[in-house]
Amino acid sequence: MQAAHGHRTLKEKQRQEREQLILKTAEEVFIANGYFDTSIDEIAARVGIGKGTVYLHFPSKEDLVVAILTRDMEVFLQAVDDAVSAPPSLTASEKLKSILHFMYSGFYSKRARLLSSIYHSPDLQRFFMQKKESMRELWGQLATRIRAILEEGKATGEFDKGIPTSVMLNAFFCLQSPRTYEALVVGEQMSPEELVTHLGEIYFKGIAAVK
Amino acid sequence: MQAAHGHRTLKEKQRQEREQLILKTAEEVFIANGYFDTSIDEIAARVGIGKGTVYLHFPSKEDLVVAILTRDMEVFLQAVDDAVSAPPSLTASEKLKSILHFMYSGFYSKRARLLSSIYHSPDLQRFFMQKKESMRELWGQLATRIRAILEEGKATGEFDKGIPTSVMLNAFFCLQSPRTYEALVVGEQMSPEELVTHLGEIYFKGIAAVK
Amino acid sequence: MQAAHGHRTLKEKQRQEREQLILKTAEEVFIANGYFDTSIDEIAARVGIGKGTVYLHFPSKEDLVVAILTRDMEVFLQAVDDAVSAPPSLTASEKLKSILHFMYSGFYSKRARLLSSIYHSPDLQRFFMQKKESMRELWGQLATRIRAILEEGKATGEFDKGIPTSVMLNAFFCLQSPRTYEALVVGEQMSPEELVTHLGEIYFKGIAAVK
Amino acid sequence: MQAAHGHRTLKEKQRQEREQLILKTAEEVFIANGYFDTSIDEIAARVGIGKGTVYLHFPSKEDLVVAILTRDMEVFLQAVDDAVSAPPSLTASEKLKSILHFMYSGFYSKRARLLSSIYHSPDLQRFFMQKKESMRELWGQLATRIRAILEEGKATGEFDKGIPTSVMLNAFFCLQSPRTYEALVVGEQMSPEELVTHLGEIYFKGIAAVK
DNA sequence: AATGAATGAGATTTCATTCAT
DNA sequence: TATGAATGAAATCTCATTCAT
Repeated sequence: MQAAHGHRTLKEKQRQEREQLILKTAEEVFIANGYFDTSIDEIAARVGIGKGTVYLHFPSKEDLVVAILTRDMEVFLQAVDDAVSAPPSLTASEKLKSILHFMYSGFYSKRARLLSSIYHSPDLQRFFMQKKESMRELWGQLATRIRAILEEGKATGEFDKGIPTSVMLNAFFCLQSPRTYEALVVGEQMSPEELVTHLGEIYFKGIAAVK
Repeated sequence: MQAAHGHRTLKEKQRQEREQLILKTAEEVFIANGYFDTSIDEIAARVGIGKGTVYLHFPSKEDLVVAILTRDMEVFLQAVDDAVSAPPSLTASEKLKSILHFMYSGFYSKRARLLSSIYHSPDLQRFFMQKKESMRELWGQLATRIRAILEEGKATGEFDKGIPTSVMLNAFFCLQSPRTYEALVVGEQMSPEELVTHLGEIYFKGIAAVK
Repeated sequence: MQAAHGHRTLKEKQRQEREQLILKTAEEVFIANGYFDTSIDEIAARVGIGKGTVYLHFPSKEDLVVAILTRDMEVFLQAVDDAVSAPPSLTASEKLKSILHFMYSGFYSKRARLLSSIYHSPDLQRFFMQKKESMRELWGQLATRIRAILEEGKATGEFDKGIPTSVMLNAFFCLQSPRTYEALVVGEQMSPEELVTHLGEIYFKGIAAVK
Repeated sequence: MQAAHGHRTLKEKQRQEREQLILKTAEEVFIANGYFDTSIDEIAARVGIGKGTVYLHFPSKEDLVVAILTRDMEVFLQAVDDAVSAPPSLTASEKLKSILHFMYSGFYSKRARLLSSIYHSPDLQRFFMQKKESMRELWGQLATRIRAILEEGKATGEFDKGIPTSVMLNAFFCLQSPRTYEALVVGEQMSPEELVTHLGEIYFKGIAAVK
């Protein structure tokens, strides 16, 4: 019994490990080549498995990307939740800064680039948002949380009440353009910390309440 | 001879008119469906010409998009040049504001969406920037001019010297995300004027020199 | 004008000729290898054209077969109509005999084998009848006509009123089994005329009214 | 030793039981979905065993079908043998009628449909008959026995000597078209007994010697 | 012995591009 | 010059079969 269970657990563990490996590799390839220029064949080859094995884990190319995006989004959502539920002594700015910081240091540089790619690419937006209910939902949750922080900042007098929250929200998401990351961190060797500091400076000064 | 010449001129004129029509139509279709979901067939059908005729003007689908982008970029560049060469009485902020205004009202809403799409889509960036020398050049010129205005603003004490110009530059380009346009102007019915006002408020307050 | 028209006519003629060639070749290959073991690639290769060209004429493999079957069925239906609308001096038996004769001599041996294949193969019945409305309709028309002749024969006292018409109908279709053709004409070198004579003998004696 | 032997016997018995279960289930699935639309996966799932286990019993999908067909054919052959070796007081017609009756009531409705499917489907004929020596042999034996009865009938003056035995034979097999069964028993709710009566009426009147 | 994860050949289908008319 | 029929590379996805556990 125990053995059988242990066996099943081992298999399941291996299965999940492989699934994670596929997700990881696929993400890299998608980021490197873009969605349309990436073939399942290439992903399989890079993982070192057969084409059919990918389909054993993900029923279609679309589903594979959705799985990657969902995973990324959930991690990001968790970071946002952590920020939101931080001790109330944290100001709205500090919460947003911590989100931004999380995005650029570690998470962004490694795994969220595809996420941002999709967000900023009208091509792929059309492709996924319109098809996958689940993705729209997650985006919605994300936006709701950030929006709440922005409203909170307005209420406490930190942020400028004259600027619509939806504009602030969009501007916040724009700070995380993969293009910016590419140009400054990859291209000009700026450290993510420095980048996030400066972007934050612009953004938070920009939305600050006028005294 | 004269007749022949006149004939050739007429033909040439017709040719150019048709080329413009192809560019205009193609731009619309590319914006509506995205690059990968647009077929040459569809463009030709919409223009009302044969598929082969498109190839008579543009050697490939790629080149067609590059031509569209180039045209858009040249128009944009001209607007930037107008701002730059404005009477020196205009401050750097005022110059950038006028560029932003040009972008969103009229130009952006009509023709620059593809341009911005490409700028913000890693998929297409890779596709075009890496392949087409000419496009990199134009981007370079554009960046150089905006950068000059930003430096000028720093010199006159308008802008914060502590923020690297390259960060300011990227943030400026981010203001023009097609996603923002889509979400706020198309989605929430905000007027382009209002949007540009609020975005400008954030950006210019954000990069303003600290007093 | 005339020229243009002539031109279009020529093109159209060539197009139709090619389409017929595809139909003819495809029919042969389908009969030789069966539906599932025939690939579009093979058909194209046999016609001596590219794979895509087949799709230019028929949007899918399924549609290609439906086109073949429809054509065959229409020809067969015409033969049945000719028999039905024959001078009333012809008895019901004579009409059915002429249909049987048409089926086996000429038409059947060349083009109706796929038709009969489908009719007698449960695999393909399921595949096509359930999907293609148009095919069910044609079968229905065919059955209706034969049924009418059978009823007529019963009315005139030629055929046995004790046997349900639907049984007679099914038995009639069974006379045309491709298996029978294969076994006797191809296998045992019996002439189609001889075969049809003997089958008719069995069938018409079998359904004859008892005296 | 004895124990080991008993063990082996038990195992063997279980093995055979499972094999029969696979055959039975596979037959059902093949009849329901057709040969090409049935996957080994589905059969295994329905039996409740792993895919690999099916391959432990049958080296290929093809062999599995051949095993089913062979079993069906052997049962059928036995029925024919019983008819052939019946007391000589039975006329040839009576023997054939009993075969027909056996076919339609009980055997046919339950298990012989795949057999008939194959017989009447050129697709599958090609597939199996040409490949599997064993199947051709069994068909041959079957045909030989029926043929013998037909010849006997001719000799005793029951059947028409003018009709070639091979035509009679084919017509006899045609009586058992799955299409007929489908259309009349399944479709029109005719009882198998009624159907076989009417078909027999046609056939035996049809091949009867002319008086 | 039994399993089912892994495989990869092969099928259908799309569409940018070419070229004869 | 303008056309669109023809092409075929390449992509996604299926499933019979193998084999390590």
